[in-house]
Amino acid sequence: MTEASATPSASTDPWAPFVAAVVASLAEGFSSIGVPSDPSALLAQLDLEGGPQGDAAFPLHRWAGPAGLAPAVLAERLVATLQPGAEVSEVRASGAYLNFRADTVRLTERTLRMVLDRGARYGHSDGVGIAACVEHTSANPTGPFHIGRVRNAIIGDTLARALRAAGTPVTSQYYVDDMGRQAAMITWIWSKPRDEWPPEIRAAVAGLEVAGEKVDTHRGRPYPAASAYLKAHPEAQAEVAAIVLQTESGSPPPQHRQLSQSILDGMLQSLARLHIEFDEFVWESDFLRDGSVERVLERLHAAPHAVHEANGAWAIDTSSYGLPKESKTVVVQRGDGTSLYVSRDVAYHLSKFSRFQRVVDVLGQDHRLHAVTLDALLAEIGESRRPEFVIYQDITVPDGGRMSTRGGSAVWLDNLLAEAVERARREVLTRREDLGSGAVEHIAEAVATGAVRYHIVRVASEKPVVFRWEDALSFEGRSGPFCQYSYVRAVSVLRKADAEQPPYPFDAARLTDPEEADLIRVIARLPRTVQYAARRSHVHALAGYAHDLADQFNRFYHAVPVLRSVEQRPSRVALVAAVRQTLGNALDLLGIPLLDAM
RNA sequence: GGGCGCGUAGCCUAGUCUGGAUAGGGCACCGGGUUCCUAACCCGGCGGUCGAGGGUUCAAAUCCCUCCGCGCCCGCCA
Repeated sequence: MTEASATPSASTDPWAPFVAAVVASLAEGFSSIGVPSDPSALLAQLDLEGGPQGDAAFPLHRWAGPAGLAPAVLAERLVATLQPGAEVSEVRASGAYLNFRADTVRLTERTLRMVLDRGARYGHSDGVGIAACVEHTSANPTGPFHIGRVRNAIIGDTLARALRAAGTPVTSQYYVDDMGRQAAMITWIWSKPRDEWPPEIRAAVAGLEVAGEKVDTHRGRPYPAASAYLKAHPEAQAEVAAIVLQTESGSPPPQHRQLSQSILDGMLQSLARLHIEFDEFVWESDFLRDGSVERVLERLHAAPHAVHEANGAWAIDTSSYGLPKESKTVVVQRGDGTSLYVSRDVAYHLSKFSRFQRVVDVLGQDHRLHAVTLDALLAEIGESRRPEFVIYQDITVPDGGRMSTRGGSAVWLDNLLAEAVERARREVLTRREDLGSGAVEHIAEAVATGAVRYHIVRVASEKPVVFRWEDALSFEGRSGPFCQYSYVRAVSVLRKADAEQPPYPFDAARLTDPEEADLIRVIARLPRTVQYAARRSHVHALAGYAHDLADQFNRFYHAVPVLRSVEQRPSRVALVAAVRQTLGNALDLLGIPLLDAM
């Protein structure tokens, strides 16, 4: 039911002809007993969840009134007029419901053919002529990547993949903040020779530095101590403020951007292990340099609710935009003429609108008010377009504390991955004594990163996640490794099927065992799931799908012999090939590595 | 205090947009399964006042109201 309203297309969705046939048959049935019906309303009510009752269920309560009949009576009356056809093998009345069963041979024929023909494109749909931008991650380059922010990166990267598969060309963007106090603080500390560092800061890094350590680890280490030092030393704060001002005026200290870039490079190395990469990096200072911030400020000065404060600052009264009353006045320009983050963000969004029809921002819930403010400012300057916000809740630690970058007990992504790889390595070694160390490391890395990505993407973004090692690095049940393992099984069967080769000819009539029929039905669901995930930005649906498919394949695997069967063998091998392709495509959408052995 | 989000078995979670049949999974726990294609697996069992209360409806986890609990935000920070 949930995924039913995604637009089905017969060329990319194996379920589409069956759904169309059911709707047409219902329309005809209603018409034959003189009850008006609208196909889109019929489709909206159709429940495509599937189950023992059938592949599509249709509740009749809503039509009972217009028909002047009790629902169950209407069901009996309708079922008498409906004939099974090529797509629909069975129609049954059950209480107030009509249950439709798809013709398994027909569905199997179409699904396997589509999967084997389309290959890596199976699950993907044709474009609709819209270009999208997904901005995600955008963590300030002040130190190692923190696991609190990794949820943003995983949701954003998966959404970008899902949108691409759904036919929308996507540009992923990382917005790099080189304008604020945080970046200035990095420049402040690192542009000084080490012996000019305040003793407190020197003490904080003493003995911790290791030769060859990652640049983000190295450059980020003094940051917490520097932050604390600055709070207590106004004269040092003034130095940082001077750097902010230089940056604002377009002449930052020479090493400013290079420092940000080097830390960013280290952070990106960590993200790359999770197969998260970006199409573009957008530097905040660019919008100052090209004058677009100035133009935004001019438009804000002339905005309907602009307020010119006594000290020269400019603000916008946003009380008519539903903002909390304590924050109804948003300052957009300081008294000294410098800009603020929100104003620069308006300029950034105008630049996005000029290139993309769909603009998506992935934001932590702490940025919710910022999102509302941004909308209000866009309205104030007469811009009618708006970004879509995908808001996710924080990842917290078990004692309830928020995983803050400022905390001393921070958990870095690098630590998480190191621990994950170590656990995965132990797991591989207990199962496979025959492998060389290179193979072990390769598998451990893939299993570890798959486990981490899956664990974080599996939960709906609006739900909080409590971080526990034993859950995050689970390799069983609903996990990334479970899906990877199922994929490996399919690969393994195909490797041993010497007699059968692509394009894997098959006879759909030989694939009618219950486990085969069920498996086909899950395989056929990928395109619909991708559409749903992209349209609703519910990337966790892809994680659920990958598990469902792996799960059903395992049931099939245990119930039905493939290589040891005789007449069915070629067809079953083709089915396994379709599973490998479909599960592989689903894992690609999730950014989870594929393995051919575990 | 105000705004926003969340609340589903011991733990985690799907379903909530667009109300429909006995609320799907996973972990843990209990009982089975490997001379056979990788047991990171499979089969069976146990476990639910869908936070509480009211309302709307033929029908409510889903919509409306009130309340409770948890989280986040409410800077001339980003």
